[in-house]
Amino acid sequence: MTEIDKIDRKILSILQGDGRIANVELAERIGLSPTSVGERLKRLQRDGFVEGYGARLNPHRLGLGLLVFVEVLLDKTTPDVFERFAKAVQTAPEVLECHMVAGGFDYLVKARVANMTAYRRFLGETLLALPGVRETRTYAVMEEVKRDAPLPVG
Amino acid sequence: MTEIDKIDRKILSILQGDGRIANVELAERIGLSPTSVGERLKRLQRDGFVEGYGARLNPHRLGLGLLVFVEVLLDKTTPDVFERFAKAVQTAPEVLECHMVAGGFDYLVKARVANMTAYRRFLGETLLALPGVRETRTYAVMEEVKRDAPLPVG
DNA sequence: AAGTTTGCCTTAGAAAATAAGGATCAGTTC
DNA sequence: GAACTGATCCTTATTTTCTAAGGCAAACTT
Repeated sequence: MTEIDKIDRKILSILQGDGRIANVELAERIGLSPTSVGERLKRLQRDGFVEGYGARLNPHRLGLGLLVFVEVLLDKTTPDVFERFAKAVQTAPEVLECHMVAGGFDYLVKARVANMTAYRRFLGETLLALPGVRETRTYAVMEEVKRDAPLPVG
Repeated sequence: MTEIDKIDRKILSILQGDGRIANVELAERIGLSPTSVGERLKRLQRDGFVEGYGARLNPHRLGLGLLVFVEVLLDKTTPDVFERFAKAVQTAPEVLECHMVAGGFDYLVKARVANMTAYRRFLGETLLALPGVRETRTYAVMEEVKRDAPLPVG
């Protein structure tokens, strides 16, 4: 149930680039009948290779012009700081990603806001307001060289 | 052509969460006819709010178990290091994102690889092989607290 | 060797997308 | 104020797509 062959990979690859492609056209590109491709896709979804589908929106068009990365250091005196921080991060809509990392700091946060003013508010009212946050280092993105590339499945 | 109302935002929000939702069902949720919603969506795509659609794949299921962030410092002696680095990064399938940042380093790279062995190879053969790379700092992700959250459109 | 599973196919009925045409309303022009 | 224009929405009809059913062949099991 966890095996995956070349055809499956091709399906995933195409679907990653165009999640709304018609099954008929997908089947043509693959070289199988629509039914077969549909069955394969169903299996890929059932087995967790495909977690869902989503529209790719343009953040700048939506007024989210500023992308920032924030390194966060926690005050590890209380035992549940990590859980509380992780939980709070989930509810903040500005936070697109948050990862616990090994290295010089604890969390790396990726967030999108309208501009520096909005970031200033986000930093003060959301990030620094969290209990246990000892230090943050902000890196504002000047140029997005590569954005959300597809996973290498092929 | 760049205005966007509450209904548009709702469409985008739903579509970001489920890019494959049938237009009929989307229309029901919105409270309009399928045709109207279709016309709105077409406009949103034409005006660049929607850049495309994609399947969300599970990286772990695909054998990409290790997520890393790499801070890269460039040797700014030659004038075209930035362009050359940016170009090289585009062709590396392991690199999912790459951003030029303001702050203590030059680029922040997000990459997915199978494991530490694969990362070691990627670092040596791809990143450090690039001309002009002076220093790198690697941060391996231990826990993905929040992953690819939708943009706050609502 | 018979049975089972797997993967593929074709076909037909159900569902959805799309295109055409028309009604209504707000804002604009004469 | 009347007519025009454009935007937004609707219904309807045609085309396309999806989905479910059933069958065939190859591979793997017992």
